[in-house]
Amino acid sequence: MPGRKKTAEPPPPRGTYRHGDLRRALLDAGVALARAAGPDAVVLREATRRAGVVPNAAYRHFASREDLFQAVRAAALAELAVAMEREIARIPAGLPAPEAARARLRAVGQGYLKFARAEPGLFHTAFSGPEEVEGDTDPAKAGRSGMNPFQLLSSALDELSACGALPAARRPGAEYLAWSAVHGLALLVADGPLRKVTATQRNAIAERLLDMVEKGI
Amino acid sequence: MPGRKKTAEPPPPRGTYRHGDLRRALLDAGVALARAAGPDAVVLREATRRAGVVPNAAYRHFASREDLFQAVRAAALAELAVAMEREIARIPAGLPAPEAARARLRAVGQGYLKFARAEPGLFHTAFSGPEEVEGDTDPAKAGRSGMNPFQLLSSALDELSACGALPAARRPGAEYLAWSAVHGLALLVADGPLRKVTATQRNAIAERLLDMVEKGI
DNA sequence: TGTACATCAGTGAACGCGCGTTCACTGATGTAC
DNA sequence: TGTACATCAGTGAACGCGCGTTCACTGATGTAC
Repeated sequence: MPGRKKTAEPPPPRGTYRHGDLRRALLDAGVALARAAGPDAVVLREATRRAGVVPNAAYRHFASREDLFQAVRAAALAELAVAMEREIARIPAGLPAPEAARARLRAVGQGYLKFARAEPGLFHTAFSGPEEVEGDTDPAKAGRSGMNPFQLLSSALDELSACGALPAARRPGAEYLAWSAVHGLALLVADGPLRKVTATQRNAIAERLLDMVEKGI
Repeated sequence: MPGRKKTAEPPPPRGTYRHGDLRRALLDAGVALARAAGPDAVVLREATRRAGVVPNAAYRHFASREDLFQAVRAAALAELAVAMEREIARIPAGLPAPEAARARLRAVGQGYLKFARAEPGLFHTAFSGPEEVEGDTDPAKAGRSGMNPFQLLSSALDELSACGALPAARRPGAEYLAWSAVHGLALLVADGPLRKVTATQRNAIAERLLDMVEKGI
């Protein structure tokens, strides 16, 4: 039977005619949809339903479903950045420079992998459609540091290069090597053949992959 | 203006009441749709339109749209396998065993990357939805060698390990390291931020990534 | 070789669905006097 | 402090769209006698 309904709880009846912060409510609903079922689940009508509002009310706050979707996508990227920053924050202080830089690169990768595993729907949403991450400084896509995921990676590599742990000749383009490896594993682990492996095995392979990147970059 | 039509040429009028090989025609149409616009473009009604047949005629040959889709996906995997085999076939004969094994692993990776770049729609179709590639021996997903993409990778690693170029202790799970790196780059190059880089730059980064895998596996 | 009949591939018409989006509206708010 | 009015957030009703899928059918084929 197709078209089975989700029937989340009926929207909380609103006493006021004005909503208060409908834009926020729609965005939150969109994020919740993406979290639960990925980018295709970000459906304008469903977001309005969850906000307890008539479908076309969304057009006071978003120009189109695409506009809402891009806002959701930015939020997903920001959550990813925060997950990466969280791992960085766990690095013990006072490490010698090269160790600190290496630890930071690994933390960036671990944050990425953990996020993909914990939030596959948001992870796919963050990377759905063509990217233009490189020169994008939109703060809506950034973490608490003000950097987006790509910038966090770049700055980890800069640090590695600054302290001599990464030869200068190898620095340009190194983003793409590290990103490729980690992104690939993230997909295998989020949705792919590695999605039901135990946490121990997952950690082991993550460490091994990060070793490969560290050695081979 | 949403809902703009594609209007490919009107379906070739069929003289006969029977189609001849409708299953084949629907599958081919489905593959063409996937090739042009990825997995979501595999639409049952559009496939019947292209085959010059009424929509419900598809149900004589496929149980559902999902059934058709899985057949398309298998075809995409088979095309990928063929692309990988094509690269393997280019390896000069008579190389010493370890060089041959290394060349084979690189060829597997290059075939994968070239296919992702040349056929992004089919590439995404091949890997859409949860995979169970590991023990899958469905010949519809295999290339001319009878191996599917995962098996081609595995056998390249076996060879590498057999000739001593890959320590036995590192052999288990090595698939996932190599696959991650190559799959990640394939996505960056097919659709992602690297999609409009020159062929030269693309080759350079591919070689560099394969170096990383070879060294770090 | 010729005819009756079962098989089953493709037809015709119709469903219900949920989607994004448009239109003219109504009713609460906050500002100008 | 009190009232008229402009603003604009949310409403109500409706569109057209394309989709997957179901039903009872028709007409070509190939087999049994």
